[in-house]
Amino acid sequence: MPELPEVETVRLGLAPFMVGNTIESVEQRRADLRFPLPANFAARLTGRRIEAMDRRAKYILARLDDGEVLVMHLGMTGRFTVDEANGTAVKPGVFAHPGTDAPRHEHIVFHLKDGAAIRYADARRFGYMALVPEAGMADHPLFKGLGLEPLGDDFTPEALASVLAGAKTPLKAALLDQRRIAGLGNIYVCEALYGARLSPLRLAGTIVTKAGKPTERCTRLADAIGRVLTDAIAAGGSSLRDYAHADGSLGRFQHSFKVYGREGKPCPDADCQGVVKRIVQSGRSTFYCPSCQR
DNA sequence: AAGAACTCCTGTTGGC
DNA sequence: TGCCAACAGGAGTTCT
Repeated sequence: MPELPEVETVRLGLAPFMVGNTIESVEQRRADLRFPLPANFAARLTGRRIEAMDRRAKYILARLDDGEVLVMHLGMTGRFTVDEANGTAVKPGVFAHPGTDAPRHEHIVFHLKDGAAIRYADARRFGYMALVPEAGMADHPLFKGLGLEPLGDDFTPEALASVLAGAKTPLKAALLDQRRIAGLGNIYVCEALYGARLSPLRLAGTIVTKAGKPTERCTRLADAIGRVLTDAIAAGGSSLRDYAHADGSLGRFQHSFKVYGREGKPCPDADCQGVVKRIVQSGRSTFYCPSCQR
C-alpha cells in the first residue's frame, strides 16, 4: 500500500505526537505481524522517550533514548492513527480480539505519557516492526542492502546510472527493486516512467552508457522520480483503499495520476494520441502509454 | 548470480 | 442477488 510519499506523510503526522513523548505502555495483541515481533517488545519500549522520527526508504524510524530504533514498515495495509484522547475509536460491529473491544485488525497500541494513543492496524499483516541498535543500523539485514534514497542529496543521474548499469531487467522491475533504489512502489514507478516518457518494458541497462554514465533518458528519469515523489508528498500521498493520514484525512495525489489505474483513457499529453494500456510485469499491473513512452 | 515466480494474508471488486 | 476469480501502495524466499 504505502510507498515513500505515504510513509513520509504518516511520519509527518506522527512526529508531533511522538517526538519528545514517552511510551507509557504498549498493547501487543499478537505475537507477530509479517514476522515475529521482537522479544519482550512491550517491555523494551515501556518508559522509552522518543527522541526523533525519521524515515529511510519505506521505513519509519523512531529513535529511542536507549540507543535502539523502533523500525516500522507498513507493508500493504498497515495504518497508524493518532488517538489524542486515548478513547476507543472503534466502529461498532468490527471486533476480533476476543474478550476486548479492539477493532479486528488493530494489533498494536502505543500509549504515550501525555494520554495519546498511537494505534497500528494492518489487515493483511504484511507490515512489521523491529528494534535495531542505532549504532549498527547500517549493517542490519533490513538496511544493509537498501539502495539509493530517491530524495537524498546523493540521488543524481550519475547515481541512478550506477544502479541500473548492466541490468537486463525491464525498467519497471529495476525501479521496484529496493536494492537499487529504495522507496518507489507500483504507483510511483508507473508515474515516474510516464513523466520521463520511458517504456516500462525497456531494459534498464539501455539508459546507461557503456562507461556507466547517464544517458539523457537516465537524466530525465532521475528528474521524473524526484518530481513525482516531491509532488506526491506535497499532496499528502495517494489514497486508494486503505491509506489515510494519521489524523484520518486522505491523500490527494491519486487525482494527479497520469497513467496509474487509467487503462483505456487517453494519454494526458495533449500532443499524444495514445491510449493508456495495462500490462502485467512480474505479477504486478503496469500502466503506460505505448505511443509516447519509448 | 541475475531475474522471474511464488508466497504470506485479508478484503474488495467486477464479471457471469 | 450470489458466487468466485482476480486483484490490491510490499518484499523475502525459492526456483531456473
